[in-house]
Amino acid sequence: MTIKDIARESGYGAATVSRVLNGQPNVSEEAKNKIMDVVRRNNFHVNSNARRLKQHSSTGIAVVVKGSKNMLFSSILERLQSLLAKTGYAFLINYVDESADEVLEALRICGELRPEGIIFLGGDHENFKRSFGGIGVPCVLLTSSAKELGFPNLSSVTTDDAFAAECAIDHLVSLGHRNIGILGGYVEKSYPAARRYMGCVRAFERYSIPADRSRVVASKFSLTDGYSAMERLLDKRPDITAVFAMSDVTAIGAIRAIRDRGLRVPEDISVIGFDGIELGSYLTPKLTTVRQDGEAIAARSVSLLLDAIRGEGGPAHEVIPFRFFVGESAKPLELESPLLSERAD
Amino acid sequence: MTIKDIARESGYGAATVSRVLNGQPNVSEEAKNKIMDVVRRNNFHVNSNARRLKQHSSTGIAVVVKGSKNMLFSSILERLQSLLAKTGYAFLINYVDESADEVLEALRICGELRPEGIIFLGGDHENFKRSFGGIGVPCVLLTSSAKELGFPNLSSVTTDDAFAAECAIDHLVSLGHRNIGILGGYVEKSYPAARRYMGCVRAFERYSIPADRSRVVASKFSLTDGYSAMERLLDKRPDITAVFAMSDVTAIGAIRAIRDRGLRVPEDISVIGFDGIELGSYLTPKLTTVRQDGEAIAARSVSLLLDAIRGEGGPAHEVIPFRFFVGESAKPLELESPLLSERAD
DNA sequence: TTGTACGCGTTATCAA
DNA sequence: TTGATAACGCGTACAA
Repeated sequence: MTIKDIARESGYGAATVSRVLNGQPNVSEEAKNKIMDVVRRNNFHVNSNARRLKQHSSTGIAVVVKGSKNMLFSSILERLQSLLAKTGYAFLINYVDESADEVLEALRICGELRPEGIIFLGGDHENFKRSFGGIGVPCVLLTSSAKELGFPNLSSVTTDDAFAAECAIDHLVSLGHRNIGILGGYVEKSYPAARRYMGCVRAFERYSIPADRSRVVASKFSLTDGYSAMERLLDKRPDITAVFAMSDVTAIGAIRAIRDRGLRVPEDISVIGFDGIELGSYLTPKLTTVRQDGEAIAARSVSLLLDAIRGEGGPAHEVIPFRFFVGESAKPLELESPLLSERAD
Repeated sequence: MTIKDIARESGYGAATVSRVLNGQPNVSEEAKNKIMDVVRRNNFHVNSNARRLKQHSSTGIAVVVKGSKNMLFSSILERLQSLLAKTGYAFLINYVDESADEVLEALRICGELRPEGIIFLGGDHENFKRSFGGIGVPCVLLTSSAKELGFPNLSSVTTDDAFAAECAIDHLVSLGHRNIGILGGYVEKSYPAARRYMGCVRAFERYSIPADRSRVVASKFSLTDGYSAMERLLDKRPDITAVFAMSDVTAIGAIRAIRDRGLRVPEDISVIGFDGIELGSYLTPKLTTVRQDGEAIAARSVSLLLDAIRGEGGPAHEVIPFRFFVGESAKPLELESPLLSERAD
């Protein structure tokens, strides 16, 4: 069943049928009625492959998600979906491994599926520098600023990672901690990890705490990687009294590792996370964390992308405010803790 | 950039390029190498719209996810994605609200995008009965058996929900509990919820425990709904000593509610979940739960769907084995607990 | 082993 | 207001 069949059966030409189906002007009411009648009778739908082939695009927006274990990404993804559903765009999700090249993947998607725009959920600046030039459609990068990259078709929406991390360290220091471990992403590769680390260093400098790389362990953002990163940290620096984890899932993995060593959170080690996933406040202790505003990030991203697709406005780089959430997983350092003296033996 | 460009640049004809790109025989090694060289240099990808137009196939495989808060779904989804990525199918995810009609949504998707097959992650039998007849492509329903529905193009992959729930109750009873609450899905609407409830009733009957609806509270599968369901349960039946939650996220929400009432898990109230999400064993106490084998469910679903798309074999209804995971969130009932007598006052 | 040429179903252009 | 026709990029008989 094609447009030609409809044409024959309705007594009109294929072009007129096409015009009717696309709601174009210059069609008589009579033609419209007759044709729609035949269309409905045959339960006909246009072949979207042919349509897209002709129109050099699809009606879809592709989303490339880097690292699928990150619960913040899940919630942003869900929000994006519901926002885009209203616009009538199809929604093509592609997960890539945290160590994969998301821009090459996007290039493949562009070649194959011809989306009208792409949203990157996480991304590595190196990959963008290397290959983003080959992408022609409007894109938005989330959780990592693309300002310095300077591509005309790449916007970004981020949290102020450096400042947020600084707040986290401030909080720990204000509780009396100076021996602070950092569980992070890969600073050399991940922009947000680098920014968050920079914020930590800035805070350390203000308090004259040596920014000692032996207290930093890099890991992917997942429960299991958080767990093993914390194990390594405890091996390297058993003297730490507090940990800043660069994602909530990392923090949750870390808390399990701390407990499996027979230590308590927050009595022996305070933990601060980053992201502010819903789950955090269901845990005991409630996770102290930096709350990124996932809803606003999703909303602004969609707005920027749709504007760009419509050709309105150039690339923009927005920073969404965060909030520091004080839970129960970080508490004042007790200098005379019996456990501390034990461990000093 | 089309195969004609590649043909010109490599000195071969378009047909040969096409043959190389599709791994067909009757191409010289030399041609293969030269052509692939040009392809890689130009980062060329075939236009899937044109390919599919020609091959009379369509856009890919659609996935309709019912209720996005369910972490088991997230992990199955991720697994599906990576399995389907290898097959070269595009992957179209659509989330619908837990109260929406997923079959109507699928009908819309069929008309617009012409997927070759659909995977339903969760689904309501009523909706299938009402409208599934309009769907022509092969489908697989996950986590809910479609056997009784009897559609020729609808397979299903499930866990034995009734038996699994029975095991959970068995475990609680073996720990001495008889006053057991149930936090469930909507038994009238959700097939798995109904099956799990049936398993509970069956176990109750074996132990001559009255299957009392006052100890059952229905809720969606999410943290916040688990929380409020548990609150209602505690209001209605403050005498319960154990709870079986029909999903892990529900259980996690419930645990928070229990603690916010000043009670302890598992000392005052034992909790068993359902699903076996990775997170469960990172919590304290580790969640006792029924582990559904998400990986196997995803793998079998893809296999059944691809077979059906190839026209091999009729609808199948598979049951994937589960495992009961004994964590720390359910413990033996202490009859002489001081708290119990307190509450008996 | 390779190339030419046609058709897949649609939309856009132009002429009627 | 309509219809004939030429693309869109690919796969594949068929011919070479």
